[in-house]
Amino acid sequence: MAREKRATPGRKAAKAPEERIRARNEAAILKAAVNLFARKGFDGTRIAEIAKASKLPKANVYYYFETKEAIYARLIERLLSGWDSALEHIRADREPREAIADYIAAKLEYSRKNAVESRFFANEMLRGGGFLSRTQRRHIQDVTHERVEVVENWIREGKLRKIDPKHLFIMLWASTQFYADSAEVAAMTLDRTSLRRTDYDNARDTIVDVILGGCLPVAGEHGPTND
Amino acid sequence: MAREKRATPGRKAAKAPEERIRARNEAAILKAAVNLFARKGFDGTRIAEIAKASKLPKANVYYYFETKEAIYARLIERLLSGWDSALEHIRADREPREAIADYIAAKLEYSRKNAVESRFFANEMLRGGGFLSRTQRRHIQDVTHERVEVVENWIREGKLRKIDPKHLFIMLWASTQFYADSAEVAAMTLDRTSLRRTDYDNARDTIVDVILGGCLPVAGEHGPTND
DNA sequence: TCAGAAGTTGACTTTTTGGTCAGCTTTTGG
DNA sequence: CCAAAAGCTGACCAAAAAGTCAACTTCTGA
Repeated sequence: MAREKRATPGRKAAKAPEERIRARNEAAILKAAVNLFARKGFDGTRIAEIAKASKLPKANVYYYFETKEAIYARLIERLLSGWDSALEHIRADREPREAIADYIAAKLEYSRKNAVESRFFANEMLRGGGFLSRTQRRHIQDVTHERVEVVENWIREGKLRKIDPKHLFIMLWASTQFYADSAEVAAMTLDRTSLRRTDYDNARDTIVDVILGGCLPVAGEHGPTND
Repeated sequence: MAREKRATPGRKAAKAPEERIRARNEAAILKAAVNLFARKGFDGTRIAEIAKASKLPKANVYYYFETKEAIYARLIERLLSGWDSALEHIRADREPREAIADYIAAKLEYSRKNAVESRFFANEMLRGGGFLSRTQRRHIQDVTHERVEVVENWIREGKLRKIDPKHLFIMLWASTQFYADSAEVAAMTLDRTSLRRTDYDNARDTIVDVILGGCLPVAGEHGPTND
């Protein structure tokens, strides 16, 4: 899709980098692949399927990628570079209430817009995460630790109740990813055939409500003032 | 394994139903299969692998099961019969505090003891749940609805804050299943190579703490008195 | 004891899959 | 304009997978 005409009709027609054939076809292959990997996992996905889904002959897929592993590895790499983006909200200079609420909203929005990538990652986890390199594992750990410390600080400052930050993060990941990874169960629960925007909004409100209610100190107010 | 001698050396040697050859071999096949399906999904699992893992010749696997689908379907069926067991804790005649705490503990214990089954189910969800029959979907919906009503009643009675029960259940499922389905991420987060019992205990305490803190009314106390 | 039922299995066929390749067409830079 | 580089692909192959089967052994009830 989005086959645009050359923007510069001049003599040289310098094309944008993304318009180059290689970039375009690799993108098509990766897009098709992430969909299939997300559904069927690494072992269950056939190269021929990827070829068909990306509307390229199988041999052409091999022209761009050495092996199936190479495709998978590229996707893992791409995914991990965005792993921490939502976590940016958890910053020491912010108020936990807003920071956590923003994090939940961002993660849920990611689940909504990038359900495929989320499922792809979930599938890799089900496989045992064997495709993650030592470096990539460390990356996840480092980024997590960094934010765990922020939460620990909030607790020390009395801005949060004394709660194990690591398990709290797990709760947040799990609750937000569920709407992508197990969208069918979520939809069944909500009596839908598929999730709608309002479902995500309600999910966000509920998660924020419960998490903040369970984390913020028991002083005066405990949540948003709207009923 | 577990090749036992006949218990009754008498003339008739009436054997227990489970000792019958068919039962034993089917069990071996299903056990091997659920492990493989959990890791590699339906499409990624080879019959030969199942045969090897169950220490039977491939032809013997085909003797007991028509197709791979048949094995998978049997496992789905078996799994769903235990789907609601943890939900039994959510009963109208109980106090929400204990009921929810018990539910979380039970679900987490299931994740710990039956991680394989949990992953198998997660894999089926990633596939889109296409293997679930209409009846099975309805079963999930019905059971859920039943318990949603209990929670709604608690809310009406003022025993719980006004929170969307469906999304609450999703939070509970997600948070507890994560420790089975994404055990590797959980372990990474907790700086472990694999999860230990104490990790599950801490998970339970944290989840119970946060969920109850976020759900119970804001009156006097808000959680367990132990610090 | 013994005939039929149940269980076992190596070897086989067919189908699918990952991967290759030679020769073709298109694009590109000068 | 043109040669080289990049891109394309039908046809092919070897390996692996699914699935079959006939001959065999073991079990069971009468």
